[in-house]
Amino acid sequence: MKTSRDEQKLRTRQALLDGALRLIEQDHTFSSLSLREVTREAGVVPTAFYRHFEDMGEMGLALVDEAFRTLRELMRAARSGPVMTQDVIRRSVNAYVDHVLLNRSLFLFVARELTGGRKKMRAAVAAELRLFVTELTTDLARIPPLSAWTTDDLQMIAGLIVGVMIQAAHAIVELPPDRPDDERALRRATEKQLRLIFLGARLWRST
Amino acid sequence: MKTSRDEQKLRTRQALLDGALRLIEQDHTFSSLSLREVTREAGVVPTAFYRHFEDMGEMGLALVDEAFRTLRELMRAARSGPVMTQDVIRRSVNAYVDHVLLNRSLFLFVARELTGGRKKMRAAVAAELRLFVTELTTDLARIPPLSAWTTDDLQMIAGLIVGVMIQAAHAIVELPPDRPDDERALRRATEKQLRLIFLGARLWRST
DNA sequence: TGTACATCAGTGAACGCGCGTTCACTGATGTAC
DNA sequence: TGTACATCAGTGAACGCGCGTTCACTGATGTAC
Repeated sequence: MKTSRDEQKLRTRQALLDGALRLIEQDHTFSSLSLREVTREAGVVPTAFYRHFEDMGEMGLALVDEAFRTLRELMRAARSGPVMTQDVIRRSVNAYVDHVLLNRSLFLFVARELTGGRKKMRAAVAAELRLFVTELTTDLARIPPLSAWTTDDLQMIAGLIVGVMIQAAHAIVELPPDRPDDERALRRATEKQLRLIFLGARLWRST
Repeated sequence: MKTSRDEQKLRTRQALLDGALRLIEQDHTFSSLSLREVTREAGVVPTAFYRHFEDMGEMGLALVDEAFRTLRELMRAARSGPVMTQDVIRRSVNAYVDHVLLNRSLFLFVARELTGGRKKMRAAVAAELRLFVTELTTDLARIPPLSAWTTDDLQMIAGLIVGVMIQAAHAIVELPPDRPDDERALRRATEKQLRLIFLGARLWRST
């Protein structure tokens, strides 16, 4: 067969990525992870690493890809779903919080690398986020009361919304486990913040 | 005299802190800094470090203290200044951006440790920020239209404002040097985001 | 004021350790005929 | 289908390096009398 060896290779690659994420969940920063720690966690010999990545930097970029791929899937699903209803903000916040909780270690990784990584990693995460703001700007331009705004102002509000999402993601991954009240409070507060932003948008006069 | 030796000790201590900040400005994360790098940069022998800090963790906490001390001074000055005028948001944003630029390395440090540091460091930064949100909540409660709000809602809006400030600080320290246009755009966007939040607050019905 | 002693900030040698990377290797999987 | 050869994912030994920390030290500053 053609795939058996390739499949095995992919499985080892994923074991390395998963090993790194498992270590990140144990209060390690990706940047402070050693190649040897990762291979140890993945159950392979240190030199096997080089069959999959040139160095830890390249592995980090692979993790950035993986993280934003899952996030884009969520957004695509949201966009193709039913049109805006009255509860759109509450539903979106809940879907987002669920998603972050489900992919906790990936968001831990992204949250830390956005500010704490090396220049290359920060740049990769920042680029993905900028793409995200751009997409959101386009989406917002389709909402009737906002369609008359300048691009500048649309980007301003998109940045504000993404900021709330990042802040929420950070709070979610730092949530202590088994504190459902804290989680509920966080969902409510995030929902309120977004509602307040859209209220402000109603009074805004774009110039 | 009583102070000469003590003064020298304080000077060395400050040299260590300054050395660490200088390294942080050269794209190092504090958490990835080695004790030997810091002492080398400060011009002392590695073992001299122990005369001032138990370990790098304790030094990190000292830097957190220093960062928030300067920020509290700024806020105290703002509070004791003239009462709210029409341009209060623009003035506050400008004062804040100036302050962050003036203390660039300290804010670089805080921005990175907030998410990227070890548990103890993140906790220290988070505690300072929570204190900050509390103070801001009190300040906001004094503004007539907001004084009727629930504490919960006041905290929600305070959190939103602090979020914008953190996001702005992150953007400021990442600004490439000698790009006055980018800096001006950032000031304007931050000002607009805050204005939009206060517009939203006008329509908000606290329940 | 002068002397004898105490303090302690900073030194320099030494240690054991985990690191990233190199290299030649092995043996199972895949390919050509 | 069977055989002979090629590929290459993962191995294991070895290396030189910077690390945090220990220890006994030095000599200038500070204190007691």
